[in-house]
Amino acid sequence: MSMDSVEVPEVVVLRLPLYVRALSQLISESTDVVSSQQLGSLLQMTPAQIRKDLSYFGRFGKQGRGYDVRFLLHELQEILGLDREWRACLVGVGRLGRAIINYPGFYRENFRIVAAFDGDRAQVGNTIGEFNVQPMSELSDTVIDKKISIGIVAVPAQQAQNVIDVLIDNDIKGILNYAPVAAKVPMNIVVRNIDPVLSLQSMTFYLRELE
Amino acid sequence: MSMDSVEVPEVVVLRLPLYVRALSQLISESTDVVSSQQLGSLLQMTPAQIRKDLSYFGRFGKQGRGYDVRFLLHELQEILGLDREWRACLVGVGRLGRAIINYPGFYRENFRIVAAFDGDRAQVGNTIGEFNVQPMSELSDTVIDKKISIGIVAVPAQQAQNVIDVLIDNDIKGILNYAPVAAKVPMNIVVRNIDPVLSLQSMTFYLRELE
DNA sequence: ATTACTTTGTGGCAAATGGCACAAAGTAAG
DNA sequence: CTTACTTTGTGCCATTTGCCACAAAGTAAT
Repeated sequence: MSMDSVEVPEVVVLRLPLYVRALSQLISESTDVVSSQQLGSLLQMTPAQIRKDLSYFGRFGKQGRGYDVRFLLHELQEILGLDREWRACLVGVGRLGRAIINYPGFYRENFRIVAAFDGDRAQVGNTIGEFNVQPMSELSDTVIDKKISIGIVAVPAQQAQNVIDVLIDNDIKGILNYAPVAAKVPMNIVVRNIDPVLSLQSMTFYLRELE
Repeated sequence: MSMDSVEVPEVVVLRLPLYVRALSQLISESTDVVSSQQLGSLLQMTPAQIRKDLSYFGRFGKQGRGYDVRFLLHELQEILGLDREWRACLVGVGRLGRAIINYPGFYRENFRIVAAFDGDRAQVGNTIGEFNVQPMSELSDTVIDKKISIGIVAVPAQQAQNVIDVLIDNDIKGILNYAPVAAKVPMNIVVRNIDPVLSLQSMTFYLRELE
């Protein structure tokens, strides 16, 4: 039963999607069975780490053989809650927001953007992709009507915390934050930040030494 | 002093850009001096961690007072190599690539995209933003001519590793990878992955338990 | 059946990371 | 100058994370 008597470390949870992705790829290559060794070389990590990570959730492999690809994929999807559809709303339909709406990667993985909001009156009413841009005042009702649990924040830094507060007030439980700010949220809210500039700024520390 | 006889942990380097950002914000609010306490509450981390992180590089604060905001910002920018311009090329000018080119956030922080490539003949020659889309065959010369040190990968998963190999063959030292793959690179190459889907897929693990 | 492999799951150690708590140094005010 | 307060930089310990290495279990081939 895999017990959550021992809490699963967050680092482990962060790695599970990597396994999901690798397994999906293996299926598309018609591979039926895979060892932690092989998975490790695909993902550039040690086989021991993969086995240890999986062991937090159960025993999925067979000694002398490895893991059944389809079975393990299915189990991991269930663990992560990926065996269902997740609905999200977008806040901010500037250039970045539009790119996010048109990005097909979310849809493919069962994440649906089902509403778009903007605080700027000038944007409200515009049609982007399939939907109308709604004013923030409609967020409350729409989140309930459309059963939205995730908010995607794509507004300028200055407005981000305010938008995040509104989302949380309306019972949003997860936030994908594209704004360059450290969001302040209560402990029960899950935040993931997407910030390419931060990534580059830590990269240059290492490049600097090479020239 | 502060010796790099002790190697700086990568986690520390990853946090430095957060400090840079917070300090920039403080300057825009005309704050002259800040304590690790205050910085910590801005960034949601313990004051001790901030002080420890900074201590890898020197002694920047004054007891009983705190840190001079401008001075610390300047020092950190120098440490990270942000006191200069960095040139990057983009590979892949599909929807995602176009969004990246038009994103003003890189430019503002002194990262310049100075060339765009695509492996698809149909894209070559098109004008996007300010530049022509070049064929991959021109990458080699352009990287040298324009002194490009960073490659931004925005091609479909299938082509990503191939593109990354080409970049590395042409002496690119850092890769910002938007493709959903685990890039295989030699140890001296710095990779940063941007992958919103992975972020969502680990988020749902925690949301699942709330319903 | 036996031998030689392969591979998992995990106990336990080693290394990395986080942060407490305190001396040292500074500020502020009488 | 003294007292009360603030804040840094860091020694040190607790916690977290990574992974080695091995028993147990399975495969494969003779």
